[in-house]
Amino acid sequence: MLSRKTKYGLKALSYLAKQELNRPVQISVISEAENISQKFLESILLSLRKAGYLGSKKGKGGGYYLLKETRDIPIAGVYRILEGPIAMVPCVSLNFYEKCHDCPDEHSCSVHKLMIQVRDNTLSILENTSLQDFISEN
Amino acid sequence: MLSRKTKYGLKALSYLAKQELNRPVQISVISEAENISQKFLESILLSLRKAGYLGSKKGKGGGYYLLKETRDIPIAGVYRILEGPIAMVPCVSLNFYEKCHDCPDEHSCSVHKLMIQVRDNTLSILENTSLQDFISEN
DNA sequence: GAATACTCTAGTAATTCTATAGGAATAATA
DNA sequence: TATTATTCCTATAGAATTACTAGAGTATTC
Repeated sequence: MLSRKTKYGLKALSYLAKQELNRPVQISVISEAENISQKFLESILLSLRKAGYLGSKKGKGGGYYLLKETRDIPIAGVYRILEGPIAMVPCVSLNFYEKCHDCPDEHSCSVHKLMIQVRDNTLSILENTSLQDFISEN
Repeated sequence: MLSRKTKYGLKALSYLAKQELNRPVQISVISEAENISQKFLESILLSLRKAGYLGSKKGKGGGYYLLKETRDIPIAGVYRILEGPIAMVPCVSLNFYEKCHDCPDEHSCSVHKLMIQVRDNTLSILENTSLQDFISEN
C-alpha cells in the first residue's frame, strides 16, 4: 500500500499542475484544499524540491511551483523519491538493489522470478504515466 | 515492498509444491531449507492453513501439505492472506475497500484514477500466475 | 522593519513488522 | 500407558517505520 506521504505528494503535485499560471502556491493553500496536515506537507514538498521537481520562493507571495512541464514528469520518479523502491523485493530493484539476507542464490529463488515480472509491469505504467495524464479528465 | 512474512510464505509454498509426494513436511525442515525462523514460519503456515491453502497433520510424522493442485493456486490469493490488499490505496481495493479519510470525493481524486490502472495491471499478473508457474524452471 | 512564507533539525506518538516464549493438544510408537 | 514428535494457540516484546508536531531560523516583499 502507498504511504500517506506519497499519496499527499502526488495530490500536491497534481494541485500545482492544475494551476493556470505557474505562480507560487503557498503550502497552507494546498494543505487546506487537499486535507493534508500543513507541517507534514511542508516536509514532503521540501523533499520534492530537493529532488528537483519543485521550485520555491520565500517571503510574501512565495510558495511552491513546478519546475518542469507536466508531460516531463513521469510518476515513477516521484514514487521513488517519496515511497522508495518500486520493486517488491530489494533483490529485484533496479535503483535500490540489495541482496536478500535469506537467499544463498538469487537465480534459484522462486520469488525472485515472479517479482521481476511484477516490477516490469508496474514500472511500465509508472514510467509511461506523466503528471499530465494524471490530471487530465477521464 | 513485500513483507518478509509474504516472502517466506511464498517460499514455503513453493517448497511444498516441489515435493514429489504430497506427504506432510515438518516446519523445521522447511525453515532450515529456506533460512526462515522456525517460530515465525509456524505462524505463517498456520494462517495459510486457516485460509484453506494447506492441510496439516499433528504428532509424529506430521507436518504441512498442499490441499490443492499447484495449478489451482493463484498467487493473488496468497498475497491477500499474508500481505493484505493488492491495491495501492484502500479506495481502489476490490477486497478491502475503504474510503480515504482525506478525500471528500473519490471521483475527483487524481490519485484514484492512476491507482486503478496500477491495480488492474498487478492483479492480472498475480491472478494469472499460479504456484505451478512459480516453481517451473525459467 | 514588520509581516509573510519557506527551511531545517529534532522529537514523538502510533502502528506495523518480525519475530519469540511457552505450554496445550494430538498422534505415533514402543 | 509412557514417551516422543509435532502442530496449535495465545500472548508479548523489541525494532523499525510512519505520520506527524514543535519551534527556531532564514529569506523576501512591501
